[in-house]
Amino acid sequence: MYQFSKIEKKWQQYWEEHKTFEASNTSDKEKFYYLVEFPYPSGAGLHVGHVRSYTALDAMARKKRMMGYNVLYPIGWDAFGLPTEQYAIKNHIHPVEATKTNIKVFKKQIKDLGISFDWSREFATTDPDYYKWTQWQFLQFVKHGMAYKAKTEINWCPNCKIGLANEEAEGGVCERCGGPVTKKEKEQWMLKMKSYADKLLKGLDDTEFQDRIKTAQINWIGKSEGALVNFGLKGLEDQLTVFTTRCDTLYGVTFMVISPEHPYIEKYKEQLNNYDEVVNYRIEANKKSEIERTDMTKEKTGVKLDGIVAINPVTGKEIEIWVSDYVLMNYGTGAIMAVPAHDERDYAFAKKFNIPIIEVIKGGDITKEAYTGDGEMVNSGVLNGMTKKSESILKMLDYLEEKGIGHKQINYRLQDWVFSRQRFWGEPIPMVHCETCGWVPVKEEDLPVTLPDVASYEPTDNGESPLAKIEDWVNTTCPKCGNKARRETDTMPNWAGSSWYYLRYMDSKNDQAFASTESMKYWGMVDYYNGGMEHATRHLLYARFWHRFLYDQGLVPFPEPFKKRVAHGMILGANGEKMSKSKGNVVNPDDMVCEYGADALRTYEMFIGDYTSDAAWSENGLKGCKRFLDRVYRLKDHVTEEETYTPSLEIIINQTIKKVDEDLDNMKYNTAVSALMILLNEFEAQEKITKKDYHTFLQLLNPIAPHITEELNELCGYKTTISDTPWPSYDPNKLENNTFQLVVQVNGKVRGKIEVHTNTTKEEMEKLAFQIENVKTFTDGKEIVKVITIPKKLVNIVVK
RNA sequence: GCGAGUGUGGCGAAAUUGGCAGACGCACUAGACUUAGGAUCUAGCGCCUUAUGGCAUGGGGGUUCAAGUCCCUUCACUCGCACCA
Repeated sequence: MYQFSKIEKKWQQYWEEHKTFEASNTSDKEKFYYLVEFPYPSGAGLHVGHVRSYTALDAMARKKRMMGYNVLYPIGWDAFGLPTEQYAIKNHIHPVEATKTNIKVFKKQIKDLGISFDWSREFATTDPDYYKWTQWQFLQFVKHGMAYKAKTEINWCPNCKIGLANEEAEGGVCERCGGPVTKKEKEQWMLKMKSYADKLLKGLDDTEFQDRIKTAQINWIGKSEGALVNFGLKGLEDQLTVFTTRCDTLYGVTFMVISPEHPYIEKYKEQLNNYDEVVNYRIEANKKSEIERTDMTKEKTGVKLDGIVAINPVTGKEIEIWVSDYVLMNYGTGAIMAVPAHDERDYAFAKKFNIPIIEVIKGGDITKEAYTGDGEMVNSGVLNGMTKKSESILKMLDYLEEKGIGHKQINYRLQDWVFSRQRFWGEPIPMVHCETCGWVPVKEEDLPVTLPDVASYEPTDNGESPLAKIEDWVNTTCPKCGNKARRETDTMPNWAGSSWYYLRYMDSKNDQAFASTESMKYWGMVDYYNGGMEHATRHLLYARFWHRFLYDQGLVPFPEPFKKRVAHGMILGANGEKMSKSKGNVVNPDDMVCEYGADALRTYEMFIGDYTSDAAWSENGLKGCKRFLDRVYRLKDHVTEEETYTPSLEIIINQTIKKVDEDLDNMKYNTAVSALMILLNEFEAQEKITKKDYHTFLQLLNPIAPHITEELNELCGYKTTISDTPWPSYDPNKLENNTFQLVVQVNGKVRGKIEVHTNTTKEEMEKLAFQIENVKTFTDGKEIVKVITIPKKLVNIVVK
């Protein structure tokens, strides 16, 4: 047993005093930028999951520094957010205070772990010095026509009369009162993210994200190639345009469906004989929760438009138009052409409402189900006889363009970014509304627009932000004409501050710009960005979009922010379930540090299993790692003063250097720890080991367990700390013993093993193999069919 | 439904990419040292068998001298998206 708490404090203090981990912006060393998602400083304190990812990148960062790199490994706080606001409302504490307290706790917890963060660059998104630049960047979006106001729906609790964040409306139920959540229309700021869909898609080529993350992004962007087709409306000048990926089935269109929110319902109110019925249907659809509306198992519903009829542009036949909530207003054109014979949803709808079904592709049985595969085209005019979907689509596209009925179109699932939140604890949106000038941006020199310092931030009862009630703050003058005006009272979403924080770390004290061009040029892309899988789409896409926009304005010198993105697995409770207070399976890292020490906790979390997979907590496993460190400590009494490797240990030491070196680079921490355990076992089998043996071991273990290794290094009399020594290198000529174990198989089964010299020839190996007694018993009297010999490995004798 | 992934001892997991399955650790068993031990050390530990040996990587089939690894098929679970036209 060693006094880990004293030792750990000592070294943490040493690093702080010596500024060991502060990165320089003017180094001529090669740079490397490691980034972990900055935490939200909640009242719950640090999670053991944080320990896992922070330690993982810490180990890489410490190693890279020893390898001579100038490493940036920063930390900060993503501190705006709902929980703090709710806590503040409940306890009448200003969120600024609550945030300060929480950060203090987090900071201490992280420092206790000995993570090599560069604390000199620390900031919080809630610092006015920081959000000044978030606001400034928002103004750039406004300036370049990338921000606009539009009516969109928010989650609304009719009972509490407040707007709800998605997190407060999970499962379509209000978190406060438990009542059903509905939708309410509200004017909100939007960022034109959709216009960046293609850039975001192509930009992925410049990154090295894990495949599962790339795929998630590609799916989220949801590029789909198809066609816009115009359907005439009988007796009207107008047309109804649809988006389809299957224009080859156009001859099979027997009806059309528009979304309940489609503008034509209002536009052709006069023509509709059943307008009231249609509007009622829309109201009912809006009442439904998200869950209900998107439940695929539910039966299709809909109302036929009475009075408006469409014309199939290729057949000239009249077809019905229906309204149904299975068509979404925010995708495509909000209207579809329905081909019941070859689309499952249209089929279900046609069956329910007895609409004709026309087969245009052979291969299925349209009395039973929609057929979506390839087949011979029938009833399809110009396409008849064709058999391949892809070819008929191309032919139809030509035909449509020729006739002027439609054209090729690419569609994205990605939507514009709803940028307003009806919340107090967020960055104020720096816009002012003036009766005469409309929406006017706050002048850049007047930033930041700070949050008012008041003690009450109860939500309003009409869906507006609590800021709307603070008259002193809301009332201002128009930056353009000087007349009376009102501030925007909505705030930015949490995603805003986290969209560019990695740039701020490069130059966090700059008060002239969000970061200097020189510093951004020096640090460049984040080399390694670690975060949870839950952020693989939204946060990662928002940040990429934000960054790409800044790049397009010449404000940052490189187009993609992150080179590599890796996602850690979750640490689950001992029962294999997600840790939660209600399940009572939460492990507090403080308790573990207190009982076993930071080094043991760090080692255990690295050893727990594959870094990218989830792993269940086991305190016994942690104890095992503590034992490992205790043994490392006790080994110091068996160390001689010799400055060379013990000859018999040279091979295994070189092997271990190689293994740990490669494993740390590839985030295979569990096998790196295991390799060190194997080496320790080998050391313990010796009477004595040399100082050099021990020192190399300590260096290899240092990135994972930095405190104990520095302490032992010092106890051994070394004047230089491990963090200041170069990372050990291995001798490639000393990775192999001069003997190996020859495995002898008969018909693929192991029948004998012998230790032989590595320069044994193939012939000698075979000769030796046949001499083994047990091999003889399996080969005697049998016909030798063939012998397979793999040099330095095995001999397999095939007999009959 | 679509997409991604996982499946190996009692448990967490390894396996140089087709070459000894289960490294390393936990738990467990026996022993040693102890007044004592939740300390430490030694030995054992996939299943069946007294052993030579046989059987084992979710199930079934295939390729191969040789398969956890490659191919086909099937089952189970996890995650993401989800009426996206």
